[in-house]
Amino acid sequence: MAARAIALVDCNNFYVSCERVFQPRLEHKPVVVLSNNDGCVVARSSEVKALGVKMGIPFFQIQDLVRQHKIMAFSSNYALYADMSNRVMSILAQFSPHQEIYSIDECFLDLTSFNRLDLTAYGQQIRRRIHQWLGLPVCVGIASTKTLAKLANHIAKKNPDFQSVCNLNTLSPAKTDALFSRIEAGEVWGVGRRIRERLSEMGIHRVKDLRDAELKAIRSQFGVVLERTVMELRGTPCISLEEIAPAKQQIMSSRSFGMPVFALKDLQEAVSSYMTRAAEKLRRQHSLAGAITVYIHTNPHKVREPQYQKSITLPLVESTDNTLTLVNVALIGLEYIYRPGYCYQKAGIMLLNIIHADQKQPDLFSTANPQIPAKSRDMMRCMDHINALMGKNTVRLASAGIEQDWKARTDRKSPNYTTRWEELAITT
DNA sequence: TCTGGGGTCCTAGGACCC
DNA sequence: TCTGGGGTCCTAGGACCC
Repeated sequence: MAARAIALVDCNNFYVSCERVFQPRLEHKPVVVLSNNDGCVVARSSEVKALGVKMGIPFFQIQDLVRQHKIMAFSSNYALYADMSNRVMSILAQFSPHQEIYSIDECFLDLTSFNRLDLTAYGQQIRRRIHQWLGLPVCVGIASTKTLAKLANHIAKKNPDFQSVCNLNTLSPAKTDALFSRIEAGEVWGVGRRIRERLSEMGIHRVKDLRDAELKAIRSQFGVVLERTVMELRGTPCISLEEIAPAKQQIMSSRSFGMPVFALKDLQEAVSSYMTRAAEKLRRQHSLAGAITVYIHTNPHKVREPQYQKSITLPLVESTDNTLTLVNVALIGLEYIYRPGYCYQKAGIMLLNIIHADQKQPDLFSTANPQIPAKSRDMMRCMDHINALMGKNTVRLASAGIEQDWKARTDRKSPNYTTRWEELAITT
């Protein structure tokens, strides 16, 4: 019987590595990439990790380290990362017909049908090709379940002697046990901070402890999810490969502001432009939304300032994907929850009750001209087309504003090397 | 004094992930 | 001065039904 073989390919320090591809001077230097608004550290080079900088730490809290070690910091360049990610994924698709794109920098491949090959060598081939064609470093973990493949990838990253590829299927039980007794249970996919703490109280500290734990106790203490994780650690597949991404059940769009916002007008612009983005995503997956949520809040970290947070959910008479309708409803909701006098830090919207466009229930009592929906559908299609062709926001609603003073800061963003002609990388 | 049993649906909240 | 954004799944509890 052919053993199941699942590979997890994960790019190392993905955002940092993308920056380095186009700025080789960043190689071997401490580099971080920041979250929206340059708020938190979301990607760290190995040099920065070695300095003890934690994932997600507010950037202003590490200013001393930044100066001391000349850490170079970049705003997130999502256009660049998304484009590089697409390239990675299409290269990986050449290595297996069964691919699950798990996140922007991670991908599962089912290699079971290649089992007659030396899969460790195959993993090396994958790694070399991504590096040669794109300049990005990746690690490969191979095992019989997705949870074990994630763990194998972790092992490949942490142990240089594996040379970036770890195939658990070929290791002896003794070797596996030795590795699993060194790794913290919290490293396992599905074990977060809370569960790690509770496991620790039960005397379960390492991956090996978790794998060998009493299944019934895990089920009763933590539920079916962690039980599945333990099964997967034992090599019993419980989580299947999702080759086709299911349509999103909810779509959110929100941003913190780059400056203090007091006026309703600024909030209206922000909500309008967030809703525009969300509606584009909605149409891309051929869905309709049946309800929306709008929320606004002040900065919860500024405890001395008056705080206000409010959200409202509004059902729609008819499910829709029309930007104009969605924006109008969102603005009604916003006006309802807005209170003057507060310093707002963030606004956001959500699309809910999402259904496929084929499942639409028309409004029984609608008296509207049946021609109108068809016309506005054409208009949306036209808008999407122009914006895809000519660049984002070429055509947009006036309610999203022109100046957009509230927009997030991105002072440290690198050029869009791969997606704008004017910003193409030039070598001299 | 004594107060059924079983089922569905919805929502809120908690946990996790990258 | 400065603290991200976008998702999923599961469970418990309440409302409601017969």
